Amino acid sequence: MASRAKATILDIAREAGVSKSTVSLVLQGSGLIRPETAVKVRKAIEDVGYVYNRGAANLRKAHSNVIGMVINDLTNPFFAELAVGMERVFQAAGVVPFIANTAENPVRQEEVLKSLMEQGVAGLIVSPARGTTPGTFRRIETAGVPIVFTMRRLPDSRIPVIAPDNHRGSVLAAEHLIRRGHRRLAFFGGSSDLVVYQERLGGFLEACETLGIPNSDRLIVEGETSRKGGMACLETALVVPQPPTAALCFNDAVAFGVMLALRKRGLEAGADFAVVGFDDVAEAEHYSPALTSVAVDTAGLGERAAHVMLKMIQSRTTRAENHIGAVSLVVRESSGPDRNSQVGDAA
Amino acid sequence: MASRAKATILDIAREAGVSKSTVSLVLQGSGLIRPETAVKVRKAIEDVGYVYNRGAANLRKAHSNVIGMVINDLTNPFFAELAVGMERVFQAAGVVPFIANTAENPVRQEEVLKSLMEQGVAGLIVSPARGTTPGTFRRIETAGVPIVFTMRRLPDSRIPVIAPDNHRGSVLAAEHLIRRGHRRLAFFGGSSDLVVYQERLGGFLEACETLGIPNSDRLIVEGETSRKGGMACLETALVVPQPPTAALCFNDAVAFGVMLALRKRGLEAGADFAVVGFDDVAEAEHYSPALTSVAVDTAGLGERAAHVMLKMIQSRTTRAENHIGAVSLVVRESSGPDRNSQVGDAA
DNA sequence: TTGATCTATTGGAACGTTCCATTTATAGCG
DNA sequence: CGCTATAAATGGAACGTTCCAATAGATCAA
Repeated sequence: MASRAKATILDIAREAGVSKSTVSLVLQGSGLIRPETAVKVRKAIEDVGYVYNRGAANLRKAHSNVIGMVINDLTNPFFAELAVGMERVFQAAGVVPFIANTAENPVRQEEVLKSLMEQGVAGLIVSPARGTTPGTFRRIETAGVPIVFTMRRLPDSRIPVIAPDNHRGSVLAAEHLIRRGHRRLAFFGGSSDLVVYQERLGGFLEACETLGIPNSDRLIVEGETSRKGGMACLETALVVPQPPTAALCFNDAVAFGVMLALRKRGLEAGADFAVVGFDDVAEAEHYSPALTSVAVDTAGLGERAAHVMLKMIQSRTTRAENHIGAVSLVVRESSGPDRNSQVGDAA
Repeated sequence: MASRAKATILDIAREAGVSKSTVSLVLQGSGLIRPETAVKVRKAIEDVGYVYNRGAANLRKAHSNVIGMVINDLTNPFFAELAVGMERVFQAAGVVPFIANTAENPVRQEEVLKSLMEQGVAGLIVSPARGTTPGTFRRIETAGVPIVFTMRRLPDSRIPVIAPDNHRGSVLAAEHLIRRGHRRLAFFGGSSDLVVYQERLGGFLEACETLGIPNSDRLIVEGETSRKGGMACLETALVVPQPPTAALCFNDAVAFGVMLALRKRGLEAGADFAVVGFDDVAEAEHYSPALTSVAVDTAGLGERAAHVMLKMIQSRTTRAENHIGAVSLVVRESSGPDRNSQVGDAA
């Protein structure tokens, strides 16, 4: 069975007794076709088991209907949530997003981008891998294919970015911890080659400055942005002479790691050590204790990125405004007051 | 800037002073070309910022180099792990996998499949959405495009399946619980319209049968295959007259939900109630308490699926053997002995 | 009737590749 | 030198679509 030579528009034309042009018009839903003819053609399409060849079509058409989503870590549920938001918007616009994973590997990223370009994507939404070389997106830009960065950005680039207000998020989180009486604070996870890291750490430091936490009472531990990284950070932090009593984590994955490490030591997040995450993934709410985290409206960011992309495609431009999404602190159980402090500030 | 008309193979030919055929040969790495010529051509390619048009090429070539991965729930980290295994294999074969999410929605799935087919994929690896209609893959099969199911299968279909030995996994897990002294067992999560569910539940029931757990001491609670679903299952289970003391969960997500619900009630998984998961996602090991789970060698299954797909493409067939992967029980902390039982069986 | 206008349909030339059949250049041999 | 064998490069047709300009058939106004 199977494998009779693929049916084309010409086979349909023959079957339906019309010309290939007519079939093409029907396929595009043109109003120029007499309804009865359209019906006849559509029946023929069914009968021969035709599948549209978009590659051939794109040879003549200006733009394709696929956009590429290039993600640095698909195993982080955050990106899955982001993708869901995008898909909602794209689906409504008749655009199909293809997702490709770079696994935080710049070489793989180059391959994936090349492949997507060859496929003739109409646009690219990218969360660039760590260590992306500045030139990576040059040629894509000059090819006139619109790019939008989400979450992450490149230091020098003029490519539009859709990201949360990282600085403000950290300020909110740090202020919260300080108001709860904590005086020795840590910032856990991430590494300084990420612009996002600098923003999040920057907000943390600013809040410390403003509210009078001296430099000597701040501890900064870089680490992998994963559970494992978070566990390592806590271990590191607890061996210093005057350990912190609270930590703002680079993201929720790190925060979960910190909470696990606490549990392993018989300590409880919230009661013995305050933990605040960043991103507010779905899991944060259901964790135990529930994680206080900076909510970034993940799906909303995804939708926004998709909208910006659609607008860029439509207006044939490769430029667009950045968009910094509002953030808010969701206080849950993991960020209790300092045990030795008098300051109440109950939830 | 940008947007000078896209360079084609002809532009390169002119630039390098050769014919388009020569350029094409170079592009394909043919050995028929004099090395110096190849160098000259490659330089021209760089100079004009050429991007290969795979759509045009596929018009002539038999097969494309993209395969589609259609996943029912991208937010489940299990599938991300599966994808990672596949990507390893495909990358080595010069094949690019595009991932598309169906979010467990059959309609969306149809759209996604259509799009992938139009794009001219060489093959499809699918974890079908719940409620997939039997006819969905008929036309794809008759179009001669190879399909491999992973994890899930359709009741009647002859499409090859790569999946773990669900039955055996459940037997192992249930036997473990019974040997730890548990006598009232539950099976949590999933629903009977999934073939996987029947397999996993079947193994559970068989072990109960074999080891003398009477029907009246088994509790089966269907539910969503998510954390939330797991929480609901536990609530349901604890209100029956003689509640179970242990549960095998449909997957790890459900198990995590059960553990959270236990914690909310002041109970501890492992000590007060035994929990076993299925899939052994990375998180299981790092959870607290660490989750006992049936390991299915996720990445290995992904690799296997990719290999089978490559072989099918190569041999131009739409048929292949099923592959049932070995499973093993990873005993951790969440499955402690029944408190009222004398049976020791320490870890 | 003729010509203009409109509607529905059509043929043919692109689009950017690959691949086959040729052509041209180079070398090898008696 | 002429011949064949080999290596390197080439032109043209084909792939399945879109789009433009053209056509055929109605309808309408004068």
